[in-house]
Order: sequence, then structure tokens, then C-alpha cells
Amino acid sequence: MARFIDDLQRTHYCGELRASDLGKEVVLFGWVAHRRDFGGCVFLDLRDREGIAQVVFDRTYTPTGEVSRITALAARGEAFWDSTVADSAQQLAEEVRREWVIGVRGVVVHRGEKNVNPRLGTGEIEVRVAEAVVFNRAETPPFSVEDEIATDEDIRLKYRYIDLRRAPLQRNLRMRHEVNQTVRSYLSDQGALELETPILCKYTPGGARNFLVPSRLNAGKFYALAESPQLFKQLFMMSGFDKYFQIVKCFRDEDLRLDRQPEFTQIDIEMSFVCQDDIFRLLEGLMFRVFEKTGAADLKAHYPSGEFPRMSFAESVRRFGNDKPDLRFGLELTELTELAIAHDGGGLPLVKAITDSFKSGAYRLEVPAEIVKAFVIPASANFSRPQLEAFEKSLREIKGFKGLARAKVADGGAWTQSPLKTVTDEFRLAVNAALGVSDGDVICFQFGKTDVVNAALAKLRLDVGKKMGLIPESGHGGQWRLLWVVNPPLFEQNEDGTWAAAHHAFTRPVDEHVALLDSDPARVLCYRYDLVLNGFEIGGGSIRLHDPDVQQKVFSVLGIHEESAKNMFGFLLEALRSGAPPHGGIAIGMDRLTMLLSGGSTLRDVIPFPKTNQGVDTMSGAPVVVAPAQLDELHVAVAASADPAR
RNA sequence: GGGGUGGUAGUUAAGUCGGUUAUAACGCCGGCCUGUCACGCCGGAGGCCGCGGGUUCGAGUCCCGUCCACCCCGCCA
Repeated sequence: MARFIDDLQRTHYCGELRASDLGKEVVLFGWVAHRRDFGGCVFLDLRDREGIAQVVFDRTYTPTGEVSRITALAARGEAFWDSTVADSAQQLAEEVRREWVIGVRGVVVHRGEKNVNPRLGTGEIEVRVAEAVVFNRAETPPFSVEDEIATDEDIRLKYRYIDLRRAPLQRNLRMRHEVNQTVRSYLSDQGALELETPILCKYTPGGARNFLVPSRLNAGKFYALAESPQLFKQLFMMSGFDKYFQIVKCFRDEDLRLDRQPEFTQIDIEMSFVCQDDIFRLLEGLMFRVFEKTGAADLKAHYPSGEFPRMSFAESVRRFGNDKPDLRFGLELTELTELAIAHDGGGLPLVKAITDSFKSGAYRLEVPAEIVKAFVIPASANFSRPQLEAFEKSLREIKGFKGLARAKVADGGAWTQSPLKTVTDEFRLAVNAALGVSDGDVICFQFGKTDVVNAALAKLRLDVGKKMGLIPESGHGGQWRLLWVVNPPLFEQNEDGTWAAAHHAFTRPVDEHVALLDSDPARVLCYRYDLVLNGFEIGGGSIRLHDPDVQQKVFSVLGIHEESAKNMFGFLLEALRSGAPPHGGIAIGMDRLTMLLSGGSTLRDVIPFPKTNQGVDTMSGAPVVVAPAQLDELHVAVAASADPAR
């Protein structure tokens, strides 16, 4: 039987030792974080998940009266100090290297006032080692296990088990645990049942691309990995479970981003006999609890009523250019389309082309195809011309972006440094008044396709806000702004004029708009809502259709005929006719929420084993080529030849 | 599918106009050191300059292709 672990069990985590433990005999296990060798005396920083403790191997050390007072030793009738054992420990200290895994037995002593390290929780004490063992002589790691490292992400991912030893990632994953635990206990307390849904599902066209899994038992057929439990959670409602939740993996085979992984985790919720407000109340309670338990912030200070503000989708797009406004700062956009129409283009040919289309009836103000909009960079920002041009340059990544017309407001309201030479004085003054600008402000105009104009100005607003220091480049900066964005349009129009569901085909139109389904689908809004935190969408959901007749109307707008509807969603449609309660729900992006709470800016830092931009696990090498025999068994033939060297 | 940035020692980077033996810091190895905590000091090893082709007397450097990583657009609620 081994001396350590079998006989000597861990008494403390390294990081939890304090001055109150002075005089205790302790057994610590951990990784060697640093080694400082002074010849006769070696200091090791021993690290485990709770932190770091300094352990000392001292050639000349012999136990004193302090040690003899340790009652535990007397009780075991065992000597604390054996000089042979201590010699072998000293030997170990000379050999030991970073990231070796060792165990030590020793006594907690005070470091002496001069040697206290205030930066460590354990900085007052150290452990005098009487006995030690090596569990694993680690190879030199490819990068240092330190809080801040400059190492490229692909190397960190390849050695993820080492990367995860770093304190920031340990903290993040611990926070993730805390989020999970809090969600479970809160939702369970609220009467929701944690129920599971299949991962292997039926492929459904539309929405995200599915990962496919060949079926061995059913030659030539495939499962799809669930992109979300959407349909199943609605079925739970039809089965009468009333309130459901699940912390669930979802899979989407789309291109990846900083904030997108092919598999990710949702906090999935669905409830029966509820309206939008019921969902909001539950989620607001959940967020208050999660923020409290993770120590992120006291939301009561921001939202004493317990409610988050609400804003219509239309208002959000008008004021901020998108449906996920960052409310930590102002600098709102100003819609100028109607003003431009009143001024018949204001002498600007590009604007006149747009206003003419409104006058001829080709465009409608309720759902404008093109708009005129402006954003003001305040004079106080005092950006140089190269800086202003840098903003414009970074907008070029927006597809369809044509350019940014700037005008600097001079004394008396004149526009200088501007390409808009032909503007009429009346329009110029009217714009100045609408924007409330004064000397030195820079007006940034966008005219053209609504989506492009909004995307460009939304990005410009964020870029300027960051450059002005109103918000940090990344992270929360201690500010938390939550918001419900509600009632977006139910449909989007495709290039060819046909209609697509903006969210999914089972979202309920707002009651007053049901009549518009036949006549004017563009204006139909729906009971959909997004929860926005500091400019990130952290969750979204909707009240679902439970009336088969309205469902049928929605399908007909979408051009989905009975036959294909049956094909795609047959079981759900049948279930809807089998006794469907009014119901709705929401899904929270668990990874993204944890990322924001932790102050991070990449999803990869809150996911234990993430994949690269190409969806590759550089550690295991997945995905890989498989043997022909395996493919045969699955009744699959591969057309592409993968490069085996990759 | 498209655009951008990058790839040089274990890691992070420098490398001029194409020219001698490719630099530095950290890490690593050896030595010294009893109060350090990013210990310090002395010495040393370490390179397919992503890969393939081309131009050239000569390529880390120029050209073409390709692979990988990151960021973005499309896509993805």
C-alpha cells in the first residue's frame, strides 16, 4: 500500500490554507507551479484548483517546540520528523520541475512578517515539508501555466488539458458550474420539470444546417443532431407537463465565429397557459438569481422594480440600427427619411432618388426598402481626420456598404469637409435642427438599403462608443444593461418576393395583426422576444401558435402547402389538433451568458473543449477519416477524398 | 462561398533594398546561491524560417499555388 493517498490523505486544498491553520500538520497534493532554488533551501509553489501554497524544503530545518505541539501527531503516535525521510524529500525538491504532480506532508508555519506575500490568499503562511512524493514527472509544458499568456489559440487548444489549468479558465468553468446549479434550483423551485429530449432527431429543412448521422440499422437513412429541442418541448406542453426546462446541447452545422460553436448549450424553457409577461417574470427572476450567485452584479441596484426595460423591435432598429442595442451608452441614430421627403431630397441626388420612390408609391414608410439616417459624432470626441476615415474603413466589411458621407458642422451650421456640396440651405438647417448638432459635431449620413444603412450605423455607433471610452473594447466594464426587445415582424421577404418566417413557423402573430396575414404580411408583428445584455442577444423565444387555423394561414403565407407541411412537421401539426394549450418559451444561450458574466470576449474561454473556426478539435484531431469497413457498415459511400495528412 | 490579418527556436516576437554564421526575451539544460514568490548570477543547447513550386549567381525576404490559425461578411433565430 502506498504511503501517500492510501495512508496519507489530502487534508486541505493548497489554496485554502490560512493563518488559522498555523501549527497544523497537513497533506497537500498538487502541481508544481514555480520552483525557486537557493541551494540549501527550495521553495515550491504548489497549485491545485483552489489556489497556490508555498511549500519549503529546508536542509537545515529540524522540528522545534512549535511542531511538537501538534496534537494530531501525538494521537497517531507517529513522529512528524524522520531525518531519512526528510533527506529524500530534499532530494525530490532538487529534481522537481514545473507541472510535476507531487504530494507533501508538512506543517503550516508563519512565514515571518518580512516574507508575507499580500498577493496570495495563502501569503501569510507556508508549509515546512517533512515528507514528499512524486506522482508524475511531467514533461516541460509547451507554454506556461500563468494567468496571462500570449500563446496562440491553436496551441492552447491542442494542449487544452494544460490550458485549463490556468486560473482564469478554472474560474470560468467554476462560474459555469454555478450558472448550471442556479438555473436548476431556481427553475425547479418555480415548478418547472427538467425533462430530456432526443439528440438523434429527424432532419428538418429550413433554419440551421443539421449535422447528419447515418443509420446502420436503416440503410441509406440519416438522423439529424438536434439543432434545438424546439418541437419536443412544445410536445411536452401538449402532453400536459405545464412547465419544462432543460440545460441541453444543441448542434448546428454553420460557419463558426468568435461567439459561435458547432455544439453549444441552451437553457431551454417552455410553459403552458402563459403570455409574454409570464415568461419575462420567470426570466427576470432567473437572471437576478444567476447574477447574484455568480457574484457578477447586484441587479437590484439597476432594476429595483425587478423588471428589465422593454423596447419594441421597431424602436430598437430606429434608435440603434439593430435588435440588440448596447444601452450602456447613448449616441443614438436619427431617422431622416420623412424629413428628406418633405424637402424633396434636399438637393442631394442620392437622397432624391429615394424620396422619389416614396412619392411614387414604390416605397412605403411602414416598411421602407431604403432610408435616410444619420449618426452624430460629438465634437467632444475630437477625432482626427485619419481616425474618422478609420471608422469608415472598418465599415467596409458590411456587405453592400457604399461609403459614409460625413459633414463637419461649422460655426453658423455650415457643413465643411463634406461631399454633400449640393445640399439646400433649408434641408441642411432642418437636418441640423433634427440632430441637435452644434459647432464641431461630425454628422455621418447613410442613405440606401434599409438593412445596410442600419448595419453600418449600428457598427459605427459601437466603434465610436468604444473609441470614446464610453464602453470597453470587450467585457462588461462593471456596467450591466438588460433589455427585452419585443414584437418583431413575423415574416421576412425574400429577394424573389416570397415570404419566409423570420423566426420559425410556429410563432404566434399579435392578435390585432391576424387579419393582415392575407392582405399585408410585411406588417404582421409577432409575440417574439429577445433578451439583450450589453449589446449581446443572450436569449430569445416566442409565444407559439396553438390555433391550427391561424397556423394554416401562416403556412399559406409561407407558401407551405398541406402536403409539405405534413412532411416537415406532421407530428407537431397533429399534436396541435390533439389538444394544444396556449404556450410559449425561451432559450438562453448558456455559453454566451457565462462568457458575458465572466467578463470574457470569446466563447472558447467558457467551453472546456471548444473547436477551431474550421470545426476541428486540434487536440483529438476530430473529425477524421474512417476505415472503408466502417462506412460499409453504415451504408455510406464517400465522394470527397480527404487529405489524410491534415 | 467571399474579404482581411498572420505562420521564423518549446513560446512570443524582430529580421532593413534579395547578400557573410538568422536575432532577442521568456522557457529548457548545467553550475552557484538559505527567504524567495515572474528569485538572482554565470554558462550552454535549441531552427524543414508552415508546405510545394518558380524567379535569381544567391530567397526567411520577391512571384504563384497550397495548408493551418485568427477576425469579419454571407450563413446561423
